[in-house]
Amino acid sequence: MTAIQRIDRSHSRLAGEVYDRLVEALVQGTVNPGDRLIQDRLAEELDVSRTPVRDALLRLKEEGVVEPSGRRGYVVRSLSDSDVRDLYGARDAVEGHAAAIVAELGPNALEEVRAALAGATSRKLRSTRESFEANRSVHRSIVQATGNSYLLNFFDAIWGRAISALAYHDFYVHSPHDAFVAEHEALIEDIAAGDPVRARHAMIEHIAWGLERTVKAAFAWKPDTWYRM
Amino acid sequence: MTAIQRIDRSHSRLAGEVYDRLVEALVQGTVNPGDRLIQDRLAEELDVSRTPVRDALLRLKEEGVVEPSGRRGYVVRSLSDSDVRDLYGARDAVEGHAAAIVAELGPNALEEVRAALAGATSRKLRSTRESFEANRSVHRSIVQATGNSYLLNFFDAIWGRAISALAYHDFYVHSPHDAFVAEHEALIEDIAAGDPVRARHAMIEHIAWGLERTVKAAFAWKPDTWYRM
DNA sequence: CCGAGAGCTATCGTATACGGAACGCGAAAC
DNA sequence: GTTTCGCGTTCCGTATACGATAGCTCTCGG
Repeated sequence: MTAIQRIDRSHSRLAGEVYDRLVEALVQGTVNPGDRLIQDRLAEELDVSRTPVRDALLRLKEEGVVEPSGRRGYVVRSLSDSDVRDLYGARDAVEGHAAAIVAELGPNALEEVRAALAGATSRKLRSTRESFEANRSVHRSIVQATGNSYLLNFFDAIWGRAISALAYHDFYVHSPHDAFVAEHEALIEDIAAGDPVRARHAMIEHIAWGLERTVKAAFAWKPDTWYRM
Repeated sequence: MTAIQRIDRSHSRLAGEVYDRLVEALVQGTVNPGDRLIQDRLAEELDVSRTPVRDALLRLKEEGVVEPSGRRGYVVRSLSDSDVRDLYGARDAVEGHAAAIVAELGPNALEEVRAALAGATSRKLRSTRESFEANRSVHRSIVQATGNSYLLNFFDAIWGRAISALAYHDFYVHSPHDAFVAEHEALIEDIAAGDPVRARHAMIEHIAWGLERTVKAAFAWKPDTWYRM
């Protein structure tokens, strides 16, 4: 847990910098679920005072990534079965509704989404990480197309939370490049048809398929955390 | 802005206490959109140090209730037209999906909801505030019935945000007691039918109706902030 | 009379200091 | 051998101190 990147003091918001470092460490697996995060220790390691560290931890707590553990520091939460189920249920709600709204907005609204898909897949998706980020950016563009900042916030909350526990801890299996493109093009077509009910349904199917194909497969390795639909 | 309640020092989390006081002040209209919140000033007024005040403000910022204004303190955000539209769009997503899920869970899941409705309307709803809280508690119980903690978080985020700006600033017009009960019983019936599509539709209609009936009517007094669908 | 620049003030973010509570461990009692 | 009680350590929340900077004001030159 020593390999956390040092802080760039030139930034104006030290607390934000600490937050970024912690998320990065979560993402790279330098810090894992169950780990204790001690303010003093982190402060020394990052060579800042406890104040910005505290701010960052408070923010992570707000986001549900860590939780206070009595007087023994903050602990990185791990995703339980029910967390995964809830997370995907929340995705259905947010992204399903976004799809329905975008369908009603007409074809122009999908321009950005198509651009996002093109951008995300302009190069081959080689690593799990690239695949995850591409997926996130396409889905995010759909929510963004609604123009609803609350929905976008919720989307980010879900994906920010998921990233720390699912994405880079071997829970995420990426599709072949062509399959990725095809699946998302099909989704976009369903939305483009202009029928909100069909769009929502397509999105929820798409999400369920991803859950089945990636997360569930990953959880199969660890029977005690198997995800049950 | 002087009438903020003093702090009860017996609590262990002073920051949470400060947060509660601020929300209370927002709710009661002691603090209004556009007001500046100065850490030093609040600290002195509440007779605590700046640290817990800072924590509370950071949390409110995270929730989108206040925003930093350069070096001139935090400012309470006001809801623009588009905020209201987004807020209600987010309600559709969260509560509509909750209704669909609950419909699929079968009749037992609605027990708590019926209890919430009965509890909320056991006495006459006289004030705007009582009416608002009753409405919130019924709707919240529906989301709670899904058992999805993320959806519930989102619900609270929406209603916590809304409360500060809509509920008690004359934007909320309450229904007569009997109408309130009848409307919500009808909603529950639609969910109880067990068809997720119908349940979602009923919920979204119910929300739209509330928007029309209460918020829109209120906004009509202030042409410059009129809400456009 | 008005605009630009300097200096001042307000206010924040960060650093440091302090006191107290939870947890763990060891000793004592049963 | 086991359980309970007390003490020390750890770690946090809160208080206070310090330095930086954005925005305001005031002045001076055009």
